[in-house]
Amino acid sequence: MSVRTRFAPSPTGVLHLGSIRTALFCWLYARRRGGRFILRIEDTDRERSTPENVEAILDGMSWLGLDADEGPFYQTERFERYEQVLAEWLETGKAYRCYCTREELDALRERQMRAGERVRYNGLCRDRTEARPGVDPVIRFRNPLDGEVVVDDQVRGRVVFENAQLDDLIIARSNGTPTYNFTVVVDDYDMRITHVIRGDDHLNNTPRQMNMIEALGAAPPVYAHLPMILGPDGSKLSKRHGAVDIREYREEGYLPEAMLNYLVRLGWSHGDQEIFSREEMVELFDISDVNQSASAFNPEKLRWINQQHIIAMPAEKLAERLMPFLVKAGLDPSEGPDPVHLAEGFHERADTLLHMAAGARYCYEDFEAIEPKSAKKHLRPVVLEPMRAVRSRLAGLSHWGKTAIVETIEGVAEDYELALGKIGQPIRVAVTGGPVSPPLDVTLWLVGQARSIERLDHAIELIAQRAGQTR
RNA sequence: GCUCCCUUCGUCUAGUGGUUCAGGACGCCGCCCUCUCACGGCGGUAACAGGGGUUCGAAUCCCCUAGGGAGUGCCA
Repeated sequence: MSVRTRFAPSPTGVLHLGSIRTALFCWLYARRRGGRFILRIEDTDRERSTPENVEAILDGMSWLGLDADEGPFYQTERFERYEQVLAEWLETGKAYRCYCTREELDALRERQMRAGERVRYNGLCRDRTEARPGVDPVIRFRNPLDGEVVVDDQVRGRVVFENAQLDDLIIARSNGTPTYNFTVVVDDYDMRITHVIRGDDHLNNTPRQMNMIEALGAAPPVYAHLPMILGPDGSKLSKRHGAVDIREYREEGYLPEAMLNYLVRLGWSHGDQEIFSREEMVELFDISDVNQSASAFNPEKLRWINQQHIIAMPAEKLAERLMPFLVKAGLDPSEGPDPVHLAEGFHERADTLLHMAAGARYCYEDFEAIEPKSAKKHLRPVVLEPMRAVRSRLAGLSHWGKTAIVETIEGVAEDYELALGKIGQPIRVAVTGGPVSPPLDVTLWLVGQARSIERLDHAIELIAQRAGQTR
C-alpha cells in the first residue's frame, strides 16, 4: 500500500513554526516513500476559523514549497458525510444522545476534581432512551468500558491506554456540528491516510480515535507523534519569543530552504550533517530517526543556517530573491549594479536578504553624509595626496574592471609607501560612507566609476577642509 | 487530582552495554587568513537531572525520585 500522509491545520491561528515542522515531516515522509501528501483544513470551529488564517496557511505552504498532492479539503464542506456516519452510529448504538447540560457537566467535573477522582463523563445518558424536553442533546461516542488500546507509535514506541481511563467523548455539539476527534477519524479513513504524523499534543487523543476507527470497521493508520517545539527559554513557543508567524520570517529575509533546514534539524538528525538541501532532506529523512524530546527554538542558529544557504545559492537565484528586498528598501535596481553582481559581492556578508539589501544601499543611492566616526578616523590630512592620486588614476581608467581597480590602488599605496590598509580604508569610507563593505575592487566596481569618482572628490574636499583647519 | 509523554554541553544533537575521562553544530572566547566586515581555517569553554539496581562493564537495560510538557473542552 502506498504511503499517504496529511497535514491538517486548523485556521484558528496563523501558520507557526511548530505546525510547519509537522507539515514538513509529513511532506518529507510522503516524498521519501513516493507517497502522497494531503492538505486538509480543519475548520469545524466556525467561531474561531477565519478566511484570513486559511489564506495564511496556503500562502505559507506554497512559499515553503510544501506542495500538496491532494486538497486542500475543507471539513466544513464535508458535513453531510459526518452526519451520515453520525446517523449510522446512532442507529447501531455506537453513539448516543446525551442530554446532560453544560451546567451539570461542569458540576460533575468539579465534584470529581475535588474528590481526587479522574475527571470524565459518568455515562449518565448511556442507556437513556427518551429525549429530555428543553435540552438539545449532544452526541457521544460509546467508548468501550474495559480493555486497553495499544498505540504502536513510530517515535514514542508502544504506549498503552486503559479504556477505563477514557470516557464517552462528544462527537457532535448540541447545534449538530461535529467535533474534531470525530471528523479527524472520518477524514483519515475516507482519505485513506496510512500515516498520521502530528504533534504529540495529540498522543492522548489517539486511543479514542483508534476506538472510533474500529467502530468504522477499519484498521488504524500508523501513528508518529512528534515532540513539541519550545521557545528559546524552554517554555511554550509564543509571540513573546519573537516571530512565530512564518510570514514574518519571509519579511525578514529568511530563505524558505533555510527555514526548512532549520526546522528539519529540530527533532531529527543525520549524523553530523547540519546543512541540507531540499533534495537531501527528501533522500535522507526517516521517521525512525526522529527523537522523542521537545526542542527549543534558537534564532541564532536559524540565522547561521540562513547565511549558509545564502552563501551556497547561485548568484542568479539569489539576485532574484533579493530583488523584492531592494525594492522594499526604496532602492531602484536600475540605478546601480546588476543584482546578480551584487549578490556575488555580498552573499558572504549577510545573514538575511533584508540585511543584504540594507548593506548594499550605497550601491544604488547616494548617502547623505559619511558616518562621522569613520570620517574622523580615516579621512585625515595624511591621506590627502594619496587620495588625490587614487582619484585621478581611477578617473583615468578606460575600462572599469576589478583588476584595474585593485592594481590602481596598489600602485598608489606603493608609490606613497603606504600599507594597503592605510589607503584602503579611507577609500572605502569615502565611497561607501562607512567602514564596512566587500573588498575594495568589488565595492568600487559595483558602485561604478562615475559615482566612485564623485564620492572620492567629496571626501577629498572634506579632507582638504580639515587640513586647512589644522594648519 | 488523574492519564500519558519527555530528561546528554546555554541551545540543536551524535551515541542503541565495552573501541567515549562522551563526538559534531550554533553561540561565546582566543589565534590565523586579511584593505574593513564577513567567509574560511585552527584551538578553547561547556553535558550524560539525582538515587538505587542488573551486569565483569552502563549515557545506553530496569525501578524510584525530581523537574518539564501534554491531555483531562459542546477547541483543534
